[in-house]
Amino acid sequence: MFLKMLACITKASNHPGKRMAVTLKEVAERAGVSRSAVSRTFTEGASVSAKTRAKVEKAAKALGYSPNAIASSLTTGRTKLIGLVSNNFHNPLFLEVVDLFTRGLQARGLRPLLVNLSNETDPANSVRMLRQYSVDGVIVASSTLPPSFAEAFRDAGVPVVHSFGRYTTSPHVHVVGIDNNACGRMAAYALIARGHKRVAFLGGPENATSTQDRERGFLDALAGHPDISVSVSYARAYSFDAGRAEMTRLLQSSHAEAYFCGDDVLSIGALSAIADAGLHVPQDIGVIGLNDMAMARWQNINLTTIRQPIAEIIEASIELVVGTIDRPDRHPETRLFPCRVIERGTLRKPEG
Amino acid sequence: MFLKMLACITKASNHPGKRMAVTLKEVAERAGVSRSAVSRTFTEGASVSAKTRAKVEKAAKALGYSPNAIASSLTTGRTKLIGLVSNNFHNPLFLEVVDLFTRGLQARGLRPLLVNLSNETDPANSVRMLRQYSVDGVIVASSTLPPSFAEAFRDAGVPVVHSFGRYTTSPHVHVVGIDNNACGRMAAYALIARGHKRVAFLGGPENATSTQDRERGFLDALAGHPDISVSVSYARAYSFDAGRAEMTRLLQSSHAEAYFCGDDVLSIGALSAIADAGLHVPQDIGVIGLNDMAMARWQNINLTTIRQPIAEIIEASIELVVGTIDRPDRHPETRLFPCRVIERGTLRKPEG
DNA sequence: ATATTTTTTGCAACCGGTTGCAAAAAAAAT
DNA sequence: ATTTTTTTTGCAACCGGTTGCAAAAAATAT
Repeated sequence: MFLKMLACITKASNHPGKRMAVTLKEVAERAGVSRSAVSRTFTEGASVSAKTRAKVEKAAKALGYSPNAIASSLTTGRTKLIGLVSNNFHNPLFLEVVDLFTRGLQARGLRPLLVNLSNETDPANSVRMLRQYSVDGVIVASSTLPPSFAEAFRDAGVPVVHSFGRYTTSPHVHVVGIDNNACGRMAAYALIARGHKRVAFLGGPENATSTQDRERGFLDALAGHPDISVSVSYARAYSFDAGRAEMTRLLQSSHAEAYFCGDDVLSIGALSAIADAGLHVPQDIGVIGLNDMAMARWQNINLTTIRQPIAEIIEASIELVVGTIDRPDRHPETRLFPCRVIERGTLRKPEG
Repeated sequence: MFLKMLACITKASNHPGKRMAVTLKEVAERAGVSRSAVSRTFTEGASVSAKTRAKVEKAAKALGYSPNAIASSLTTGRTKLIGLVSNNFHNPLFLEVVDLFTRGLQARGLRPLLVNLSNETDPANSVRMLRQYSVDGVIVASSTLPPSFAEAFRDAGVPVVHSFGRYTTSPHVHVVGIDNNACGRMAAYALIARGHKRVAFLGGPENATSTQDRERGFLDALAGHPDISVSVSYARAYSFDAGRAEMTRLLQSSHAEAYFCGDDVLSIGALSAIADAGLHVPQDIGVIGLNDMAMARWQNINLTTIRQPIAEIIEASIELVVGTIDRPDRHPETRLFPCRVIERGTLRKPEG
């Protein structure tokens, strides 16, 4: 009895090393049943008697069998693969995003197939590639790509959601994110509340939708305050270096009292320029960022910023993409999550 | 003529939206050739006459066909999928790692299937999952997991390389990374050269192989210097908070003159604790990190650190994994890349 | 022109699974 | 014990491709 168990274990642990890929057929033969029976044993909710299931499971265990997801996808039409497409691989926030996406997808039995766009903005290659792999759905995670990028997937018949994307009134694809416009306004109000009279927007790249929208909102909110002067400039990327470079440039002429920066990493670059110029934050210059990435609360940074609820955004994105897989004709939806100012040390206290 | 073109375009652009997945068969029928002919047209180096190739390509274009990689993998035995497994999703360095891996793999026509281990240390689930997807190979990117983790893949017959893994004299899997031991010694020499007499290692988690090895090297190098006192402590993770917490604790008693921190992010946490204690770097305390992640050279951090050449490590890892896919019996190799000290502002100049 | 060699082509089997269907077995009803 | 109903089972076709093989076609040699 003990010997038998031992033999069994030995055999089992030998097998995988030697022989690649145990197949359904081998299990069927060993268990003395049809291939269908084996298939059914491993298919949720299929009809198998307890007796055959036992035989099959025993044989499968002995052989170290686990069903080939690729092969089964051929008939079921589901690969459980989700394309995760982004061009954001240099922003620390994106690491948090990847972490949450992978965990969220895994929790639902889905696998992320990662696509790094680098600087590519044409969706054609990604679409072709992800269709070749028959992904069940695609998540485009980018605050810079235009809606047309995600739409290319929809046009190819692939369920898609654009996370961190631009809100449009008549969306053609699901969009989950924040109202960048509203965030711009929120930043403006924050600066107004602090009595700043010369404020500025230090944006990301001018062609990033998020920068465009945040600027719009910022300016709109300030339009009703003619006593406040506003200026606008752009960093060449959402990056530390770009933020630092732009702020360094700004400090050479007469600068504003407070800056709304396009995002956190830009803010941190700006802060470093400010420190190097011998100015103090928030006394001499105020800075408010956007994102609230993990690093923003590091004590040596301590950035006042607008929090974007990325965990919720990502949850909703996943939910929406799986929803669309189940019902491909589902109407495109826009889900925007509210943001809020996180008070830290780079903006002085509101007046009064 | 123009009308014909137009009609053609319209048809083509209509198709993808409506109908999922154009198949080989449909192309074959439209082109009036056998399915084999179509298959061969899309297979590198297969025998097709110019005439049929033209017919097939025309039909394929019209239908918007592109071959199904999943289906073909069934017969070719190659999915071109590479599992990228890690537990490192909170270290900013890892974003750079993911960026380089995805780009490197994509450049070779391979697709990264990302697996986030979170805190899981048992390889069983990852192995099963990645085998179900028939990945061609696996890259385990972790400086904390033991060799046995990657070995589980090899035991399952999956080509694997452990990037950033521990060096062993008789490796059972490919290991690419750095000599952590040597790095520990390098750090020690750097501190010795600066004339520090009380030095310390502020490690990462005690069970991380990288921390164990760096400590070993550090202590070994200092063993020959009885005039220098050494102490050792551990942060509970490779994270800002952990580094800060541990340094805060250390500063409560009499602290060392210079610290070799387990990695950069730990160093940054430590630096923030030092700053908050009103001490100055490098005058009052010196810090040297390890990794040289992008952030280390930010001017507001300006960390003296030991550079780990991650681009080379990743290139080599990819090369090794594809090499093993081609020759599965390839002997396990260890490739260690040299590191070097990057002088910045957190360690005073060497003496003399 | 015919014979020989080379290239191209389609047939059919296969990769590793799933699934509709009808027959067989088991369970429930009579 | 027989009939009816329900469950389980295997057959065979299929998913979307690839590939060995032999026949057909084209190219080259005689």
